[in-house]
Amino acid sequence: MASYETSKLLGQVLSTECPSREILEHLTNKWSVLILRCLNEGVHRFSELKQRIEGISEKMLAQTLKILEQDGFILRTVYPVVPPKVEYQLTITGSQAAEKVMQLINWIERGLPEILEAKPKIE
Amino acid sequence: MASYETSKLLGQVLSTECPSREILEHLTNKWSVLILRCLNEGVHRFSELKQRIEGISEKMLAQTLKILEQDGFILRTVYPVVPPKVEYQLTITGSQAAEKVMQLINWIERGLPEILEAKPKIE
DNA sequence: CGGAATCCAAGATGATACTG
DNA sequence: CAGTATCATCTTGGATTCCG
Repeated sequence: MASYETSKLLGQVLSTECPSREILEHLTNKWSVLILRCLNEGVHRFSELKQRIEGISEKMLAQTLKILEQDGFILRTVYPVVPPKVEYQLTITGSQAAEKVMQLINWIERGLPEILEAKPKIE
Repeated sequence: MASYETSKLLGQVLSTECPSREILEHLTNKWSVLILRCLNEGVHRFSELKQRIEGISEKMLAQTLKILEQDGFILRTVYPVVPPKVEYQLTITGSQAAEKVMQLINWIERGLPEILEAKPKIE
């Protein structure tokens, strides 16, 4: 009954064909989650993000921001001043995504002792 | 006031030193999220996971399962039969983590049309 | 300041073949 | 069946340099 197109959408993230798979990978990307965490607190400049997210390089920051911008999760605002000033903030959908990501992050940060405790000792 | 050790824990995921950073990366890993999604539905065998998660290789499946097992999120049960039978299931903390991940996945799958709609056309 | 471009090392990933 | 081992590849990531 389901057409090929329909089945691709129903396949969801477990299907390589479904667009949701790519969205999920972008959002759960190593640096994306940390960027979403920062922007969830408010507007940030490029240099601010670089400072707050320990260990990120300019290249990966710029690259990841671009992907999230293309996905419509981040709004990039350029101010025509010298020196340049660029601000990043979450869009509506970006806020919704960040909210879900934050729940995972908060669970980890708050439950860290229990999580580390539950780790099997013998590896 | 805060000692070095304390500040590391307070630094949370934004700090490279905090253990939560690694936990977060393991959980938001490309294949981890899909594995968690499957196991959230119940116990699965190795071959079942391989079939359900389209595009995953045996190597990455085995490797990712091992990481999640070492983190205490997955329980691996080996049955001493021929041919071999191995089952994977979530632990308590694994279920909690999967729950958070599922909220993100469900949001993406359900809101996919709106998400794709919100994507900027000019790139 | 906020990148873009380039180069290169390192690690992640995939396909295949093999084993208990 | 459930992996492991090996090799080839492909992406990631970092350092550097340059520019508006």
